[in-house]
Amino acid sequence: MNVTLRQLRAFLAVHQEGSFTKAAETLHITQSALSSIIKELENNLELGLFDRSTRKLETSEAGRNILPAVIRMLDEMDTLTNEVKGLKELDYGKVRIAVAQQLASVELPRIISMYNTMYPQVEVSMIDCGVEKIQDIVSSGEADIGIGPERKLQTSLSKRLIFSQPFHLATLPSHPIAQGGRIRWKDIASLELITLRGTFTDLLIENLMRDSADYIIKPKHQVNFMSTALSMVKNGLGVTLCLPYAFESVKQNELVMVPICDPIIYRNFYLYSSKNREKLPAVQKFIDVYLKHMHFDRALE
Amino acid sequence: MNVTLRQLRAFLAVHQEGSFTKAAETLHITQSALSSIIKELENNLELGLFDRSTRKLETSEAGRNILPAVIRMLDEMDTLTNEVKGLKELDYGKVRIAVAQQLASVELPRIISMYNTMYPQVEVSMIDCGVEKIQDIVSSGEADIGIGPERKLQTSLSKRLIFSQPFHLATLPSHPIAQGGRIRWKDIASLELITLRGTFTDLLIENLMRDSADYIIKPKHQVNFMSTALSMVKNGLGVTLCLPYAFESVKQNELVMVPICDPIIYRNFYLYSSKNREKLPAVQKFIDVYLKHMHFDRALE
DNA sequence: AACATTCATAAGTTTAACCCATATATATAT
DNA sequence: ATATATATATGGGTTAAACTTATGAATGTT
Repeated sequence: MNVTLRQLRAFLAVHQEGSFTKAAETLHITQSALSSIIKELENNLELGLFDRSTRKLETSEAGRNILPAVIRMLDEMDTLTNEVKGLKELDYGKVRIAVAQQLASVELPRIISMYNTMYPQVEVSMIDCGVEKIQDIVSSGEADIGIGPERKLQTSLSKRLIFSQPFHLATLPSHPIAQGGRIRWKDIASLELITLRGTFTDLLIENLMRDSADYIIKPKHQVNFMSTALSMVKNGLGVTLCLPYAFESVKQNELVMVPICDPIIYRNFYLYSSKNREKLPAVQKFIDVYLKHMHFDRALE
Repeated sequence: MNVTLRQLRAFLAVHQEGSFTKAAETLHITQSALSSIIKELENNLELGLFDRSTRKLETSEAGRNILPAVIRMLDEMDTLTNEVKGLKELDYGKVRIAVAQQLASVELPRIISMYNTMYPQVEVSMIDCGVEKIQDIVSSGEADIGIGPERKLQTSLSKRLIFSQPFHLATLPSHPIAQGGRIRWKDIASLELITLRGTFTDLLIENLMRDSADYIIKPKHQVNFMSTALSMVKNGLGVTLCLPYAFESVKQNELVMVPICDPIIYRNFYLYSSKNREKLPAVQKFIDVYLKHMHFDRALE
């Protein structure tokens, strides 16, 4: 017994039109074709669905009995196609974003809000996490995309540059270097430097030329979180390296940022996503919106 | 967009097996065929359903999204086929019987009860009505079958003889003719006869030979209901014609039935059903049971 | 680096779906 | 009764779809 949707649709059409000929027209097939489709359905079900002569047609008792199930069936199909349409038209779906905790409060809330207005049916959730967890969360499927600084790329993921920011020095406004407008890497050697433990600093050392790296390689203090570093700076314990995206935090601590030059070193931020997994339209669209409305400058790769 | 059940079944199989190759085996098609079925489904939906390489396969976000709808859909199909199976296996359906009120209390309750035991899921309902309404009720579709005495057959109906009964005379046990064991038509002429108005008597007149008919053509009383006639007989107002199926009523009135001979005239009872409408298996089976377990003798057509 | 496994693709064949023409049946009109 | 118009059924031939076999391409494993 292999009942097809085509057969069910034909059955319903004949029932509704009360005629093979008319039903064939609405189905845009010949009466002959319809005749054999119904015949086939009746053979499949081993049940007569219409009491018909050449002059009269009515749906049989058995036909009336299965009618509700047939209608449910075809409705279910409509539901499915609507759902698919929804997925494609972005009034349905989910976007889950893993983002470095430091970045979570900066641009994303504004953009998520904007996206929500454009596609109110799409649910957007943000997973703020440690920088080092971003790739894991994306590759495990917990998040659709991840946003964070450059890191060694896992093989299952692909990355896309979203913005680059030059390193700054955060310092008390009263400090002499706050007056110069900018500072050179080699000048940092003479300051009491507070650095972050881990990849943030390690990567920078790799980026810097050998001699420049020396200037930061022996800091006065090493801490784990940027918030701690800024707090220490505020209390006169030294200066720390930071990036423009942390502007709000810096301001809240009543500090200023001074760009570091010679050379200008950029820290890249990427959008991570799974190489294999196909993105939902809702997700793809979120990426588009994010890239378009992000205020940070994008810079060299 | 023409999504087929085959495609959905293929989708589900691949999701469940986590592999095209294995799913193809369970579907009893080649991997190649399955590959193109899925491809076609994805084209139809314009949506990637699996993230696949040659070494890894997982259901995509979009695939997981439509999965519940697909399962509902296929479940609905199962429901339909089960319903059809039920219709055929007689654990589902309805039997509606139009029956002459006089017959309703005689054999049918016993047979309906028996049928209920055999097919408990089938709902049997009896419409007891006037004899003249039986054919109308069947041809209008209110009832599946009708049971009643011979009448002019409507063109949309077909009839089938179920039993025949010879005419009797109902009389007080004290009456002289009650002693004889039987009576001839021409002997009726000398009695005070009570007849029923309408077809019951008219048909009899047609059945009788011309001269015999004269004996009943001028009755002493004419009434509309058999119950009235019997009541009158009980009160000594005369005798009346009746048939064996009314045995219970006759007994309740403390009367006896005397067969009428010379000639023995039979009244035929038929089962009426629609010529065009296909009978539900439940209905067809009821007819079989009825004919088999009916106690009345069947006689000549 | 070679291999085994898995999905995709191409070519050819079988199956089924469809249209056209025509037969058959029946309600309505003559 | 008979003819007519209208509706479904059927048979033949064509087109399109579905399937199988064979092969190719990609990738994790040894």
